[in-house]
Amino acid sequence: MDMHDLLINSYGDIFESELLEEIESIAKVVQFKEGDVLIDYNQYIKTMPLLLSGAIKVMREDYDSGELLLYYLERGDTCAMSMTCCLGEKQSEIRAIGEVPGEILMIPVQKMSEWIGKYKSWMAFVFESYNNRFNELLNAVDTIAFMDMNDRLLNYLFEKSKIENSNVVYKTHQDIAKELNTSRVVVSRLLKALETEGRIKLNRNSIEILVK
Amino acid sequence: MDMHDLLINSYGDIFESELLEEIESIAKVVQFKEGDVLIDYNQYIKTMPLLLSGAIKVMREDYDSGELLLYYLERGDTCAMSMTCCLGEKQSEIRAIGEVPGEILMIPVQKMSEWIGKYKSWMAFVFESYNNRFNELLNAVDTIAFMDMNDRLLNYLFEKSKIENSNVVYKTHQDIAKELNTSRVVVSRLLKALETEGRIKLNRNSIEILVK
DNA sequence: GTTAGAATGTAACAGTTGTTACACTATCAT
DNA sequence: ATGATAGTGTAACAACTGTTACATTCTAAC
Repeated sequence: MDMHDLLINSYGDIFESELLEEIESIAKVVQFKEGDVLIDYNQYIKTMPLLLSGAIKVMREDYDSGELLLYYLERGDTCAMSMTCCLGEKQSEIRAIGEVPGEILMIPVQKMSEWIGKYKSWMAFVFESYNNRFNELLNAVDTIAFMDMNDRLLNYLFEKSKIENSNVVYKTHQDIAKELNTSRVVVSRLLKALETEGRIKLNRNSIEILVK
Repeated sequence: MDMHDLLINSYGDIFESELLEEIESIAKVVQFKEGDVLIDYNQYIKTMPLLLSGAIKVMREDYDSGELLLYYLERGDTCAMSMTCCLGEKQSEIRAIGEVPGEILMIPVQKMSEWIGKYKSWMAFVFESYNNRFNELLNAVDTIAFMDMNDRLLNYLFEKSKIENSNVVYKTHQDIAKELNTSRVVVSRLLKALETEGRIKLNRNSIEILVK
């Protein structure tokens, strides 16, 4: 699929045609792979990314060691931190890493703010995005504050399954432990119990979800 | 202090004078006490509050029972949820409760969005607010994800001390337990240990912070 | 003063999560 | 085939948090 089709596909319904044309003439398409670090802590960001395909995971890091998955970005999403950084002169508080390979559109800072005054649909999109990210952060809070590790693990598997669009999750126990900020042994223990209950099937490097 | 002075005090530096005049002619001042529920879950919000004085705590509730303090709003702050609700037709995901008595300016929805196109300073304020709330939520995530209960408790005491501008925190163990989503016994136990270490002094209905 | 209720102190125990240690298996490069 | 490495299984234990139960103290209302 070329850029035009991807753009129409993800943003055709929400942006007016002049804006779509302007985006197409200005934005650069960047491909990313799994594991690519798209934004890192303390980084200044000069372009705003619009996700065309694939998925990006947004992580938060502790001051010394821990790390935690906050949420995934998917087609049609953008990163709240980028908007913030573009509008102010702020450093990123999060890390964004490719999870499912895909493509992003990079919008230069000046355009980002210029369009807010120029296109109603762009302004609405920016606010809508802030709102969505805010609510996703609230969800992350709910998860870590109110769920035990078993439910967080299940929740993780379901979320990951959703963005992969598959019942098989290709992750090692160690990977999962890192994203949930726990230890590998704990993950293995809980997964094994879930397998015994018949809810999942464990394989080397992958987990199949049997019952949702 | 009358409304004019309060307004100049908190927002005089960031808003242009025409906007300040317009706010003064349109906004209503509302006094709130400790415990007043200013915004509740699932509520539709039709006015945007600007905090002139006092402090407001923002809480998140679990589907069944738990509750958790996310952050405090202080002078010059506004509520991200209100902005969201005003711009879209969304319901509140949080509860806002008066913590330190004070006053808020209520801005009608229409003005809120009208001003975004009309005043650069207002737009900047709205984005800045979104950004601040987002970062405060990230802080809340850090706290619950990476700190143990003892550090969360200390952190709570310091934050509360800050908004009260006093080393004495007037809260019962039960109050604190509720805001940290834990149990009273746990709070009492940890507080007693902190007292033994000489970091705080316990009294009925209040806690004095000795060492920060 | 008596009494009811709220706030606090504390013990004992249960459940969850984190840590250490080690065994075993699969995979890959040589 | 051999060895190295990564991934997984599991036990034993430690640490932290949550629960139940009950005693004590303080305060306000009568």
